[in-house]
Amino acid sequence: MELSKNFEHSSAEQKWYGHWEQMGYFKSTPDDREPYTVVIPPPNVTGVLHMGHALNNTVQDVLLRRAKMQGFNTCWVPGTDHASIATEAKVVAMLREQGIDKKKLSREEFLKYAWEWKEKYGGIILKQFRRLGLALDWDRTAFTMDDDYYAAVIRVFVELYNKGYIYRGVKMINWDPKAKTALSDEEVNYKQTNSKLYYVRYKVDDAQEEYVTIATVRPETILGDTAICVHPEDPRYAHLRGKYCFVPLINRRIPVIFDDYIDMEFGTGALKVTPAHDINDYNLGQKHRLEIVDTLNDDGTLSEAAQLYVGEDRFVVRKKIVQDLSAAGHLVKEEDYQNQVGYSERTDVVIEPRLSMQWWCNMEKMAAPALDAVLTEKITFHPAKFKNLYRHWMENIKDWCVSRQLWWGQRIPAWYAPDGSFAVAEGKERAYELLKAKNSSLKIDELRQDEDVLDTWFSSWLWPMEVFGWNKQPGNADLKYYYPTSTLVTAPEIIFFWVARMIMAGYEFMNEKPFDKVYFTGIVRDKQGRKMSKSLGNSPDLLQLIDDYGSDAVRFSVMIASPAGNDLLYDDSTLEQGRFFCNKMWNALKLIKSWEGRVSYDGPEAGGFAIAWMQQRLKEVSQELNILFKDFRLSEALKTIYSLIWDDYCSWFLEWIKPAQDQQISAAVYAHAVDLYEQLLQLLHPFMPFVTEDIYHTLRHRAAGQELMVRQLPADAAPDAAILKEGNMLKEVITALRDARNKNGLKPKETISLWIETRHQGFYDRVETILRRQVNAVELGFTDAAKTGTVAVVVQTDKFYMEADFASVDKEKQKADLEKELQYLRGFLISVEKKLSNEKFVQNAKPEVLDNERKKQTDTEARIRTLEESLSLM
RNA sequence: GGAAGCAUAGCUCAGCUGGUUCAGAGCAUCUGCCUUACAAGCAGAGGGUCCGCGGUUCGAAUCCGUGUGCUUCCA
Repeated sequence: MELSKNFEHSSAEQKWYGHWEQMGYFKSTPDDREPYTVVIPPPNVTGVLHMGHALNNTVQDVLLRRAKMQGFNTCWVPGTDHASIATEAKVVAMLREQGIDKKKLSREEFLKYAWEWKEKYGGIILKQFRRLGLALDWDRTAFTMDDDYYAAVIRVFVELYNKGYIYRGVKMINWDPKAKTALSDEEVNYKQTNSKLYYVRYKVDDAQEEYVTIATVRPETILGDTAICVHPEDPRYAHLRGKYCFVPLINRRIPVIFDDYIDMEFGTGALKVTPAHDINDYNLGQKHRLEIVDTLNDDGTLSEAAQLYVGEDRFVVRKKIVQDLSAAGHLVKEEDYQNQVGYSERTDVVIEPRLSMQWWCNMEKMAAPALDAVLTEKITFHPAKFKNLYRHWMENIKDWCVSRQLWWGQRIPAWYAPDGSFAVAEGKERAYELLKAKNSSLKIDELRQDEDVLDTWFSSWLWPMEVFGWNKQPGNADLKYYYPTSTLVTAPEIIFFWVARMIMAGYEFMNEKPFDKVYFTGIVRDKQGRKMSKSLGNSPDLLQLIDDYGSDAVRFSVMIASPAGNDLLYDDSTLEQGRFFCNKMWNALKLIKSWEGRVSYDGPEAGGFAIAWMQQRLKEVSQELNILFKDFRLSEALKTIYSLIWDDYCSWFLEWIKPAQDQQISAAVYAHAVDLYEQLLQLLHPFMPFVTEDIYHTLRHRAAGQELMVRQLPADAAPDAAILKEGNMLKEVITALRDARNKNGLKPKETISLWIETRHQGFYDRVETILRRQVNAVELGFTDAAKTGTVAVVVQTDKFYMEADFASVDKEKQKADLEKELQYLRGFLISVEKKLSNEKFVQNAKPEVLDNERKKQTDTEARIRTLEESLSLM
């Protein structure tokens, strides 16, 4: 079979993903094995694949595929969340394009459109996940609005209500005027913003022409002012006790109140109080029983209560009112000012603090076991630094605003009677029973259900239990087997949105943690260090990258640059590195395949040393990998495998066993070369599944069922340190001799004769073939004394004399190099001796450290002697 | 305002419990090679006051304090 010049990723990707799926390798059902379970952080149903998904899901795939090779029954559950705000916005926009106004639709009609939209576009991201090669159990695909999931959310709401955790109340909330809904505190992003501080004077209600000047960044809220507040100990305002002022432009008469909440240093020391539009003002208002004038509509325009600018947008009004205040002589001055302004996480418009009747969930009781689980490491965080952040949030947890003024989502199961009383229950009939007990004349048709839906996170916090059917069939076999799940992989940004709440829900409803470990990935940034985001448009098109570079290269790229928990700077060069790596492996395959027809069963056995060494390297690396995986040091694990394949296997091993031109290769050596390559491919497979599977099958014909993906890793075995040491020595000798050839102007094709002065002749006898080929020596012999007219090279305590047709031999340079090294070694020896003669060191250092120092001493002494001898003979 | 993290080669970053055969990788640079798998490659090389200062220790890139610079989170 003729192999293509390079690895062709697109055909391999299609072929193998389909094959794995067809073989049922992604599926999981409970059995006798230990489970390894992962639930995907459900992407937004409106989402498209971006860099963050690629990183996050590749990590999960790597963990899962490795666990599968270690004998676990692996189960990875895919799915999406319904993303109420984002989806509703998409559907509204789609309707607008079709000329349909949402306001003219009934709830049912709207939901019909929303479901149509979801069926049509909601699976896009899951299809894209397939391109990444993710080993997801597609049969288990879940959605947070599935019927049973919906029921679970309602059940949880009712249970928490009955426990007294959920309540209804008017509070200051974060209002998104674009989405026209309340948001939780977590959905607000504060950004440093350049604003202006306006100084506005209010006339005091007095015979004299007296004014009080306040400073504000939001002059448009003046129309809702219901007091002026000053500090009780401020001498500037002491005389205003009991007085009133007039709000400019509308002349509302408002009291001057005194409260030590005021910072006398800020602005003028006088504060305008707008209880309807600022949380602190609201608190002041409650304390001083102030009137509340709500001057804003839900879309951010001014309401009738404002009297002026009614129906105009808040930011338009800000400009207008400044002009009008100025014209009326009330604007004293304006200053540049930087402040933090809250923006909506979803729509990126400025959040409006607003008093509103909402549903709240008190989190304190649920937080206690969830905090304890992390602090006592029943659940471990990787990296552990996120424990602090988690603790801080959990210890200061606030009530969660769970209602949203939308249609797309789980509708709040509360029913209202005409008199305003209400009942929370899992259905209208049950609510009716509850209400009827208090009001026997009530008719069921008079009940009206709450119009609002629940926060999407109020459904996704049930994800690890509900994807296994917690609600439908409590304690079912799947739930028992797969829960708690093994590892959750997610971004640190959603530690509060999701991770913390899942832990709380797990303990509250399952009385058990949702997962053993949480691995936090880094944040993906662009070359300038900016976070990749839709608004910046700096995220590359993932599907295009996969088309161009291949899925394996993309996976390589995100994994190699992603040390545990640190940010990932996206860079094309790692993408290329990944693609080059695929080709390197493909070429190694081609080389091996080219030997297939040259196998000899009766030739002399050569290559024994190379095979023994490579086998030990494999064992050594396998042990290292176990530690790296245990600590989630995945980028290091990948680097280690990369180097094992490229450097050890391709650059050294294959060269060492390569038959000379037109020579045959022994059957045993060939078999070992194939065997070793298969094992290397297996180690790499979790990171780069397509190229490894493809090469694995090209290397040797395999029946269906013999895929690399399901091959089991062998048990760990300790490597033979002596062979590894010999291998290192051989590499060191080859490199030193090549360096000497280079430095003395010898071309690769020019041959040398080599004499070795050593006490380990047996070693060189065993590796003679390799050594001669690698340094292009036609003759190799041993000697007891320096050879004149040669170039001398010292490696450890062995000396090498190279004879060749050198263009020019720079004796002085050689001498200088040797002397430089000698000097370094003498200094090194002194530092080692100093340590060993230090009593405290000898007493305190661990035995192995001490042994190591002693070994360093003898090795260095021997090497110094060797170098000195060489120098003296030059 | 409160808290956390980071600072190592020209660039982007590794370096786990302190121990100079551990200062490393990729990219970039330089030299030599179209060597019969691979020029998307091969063989080599150069390059760092491990941010400044102080401390702990027999010993510090690693631990502690402090200064500077940058980043993030919370209010």
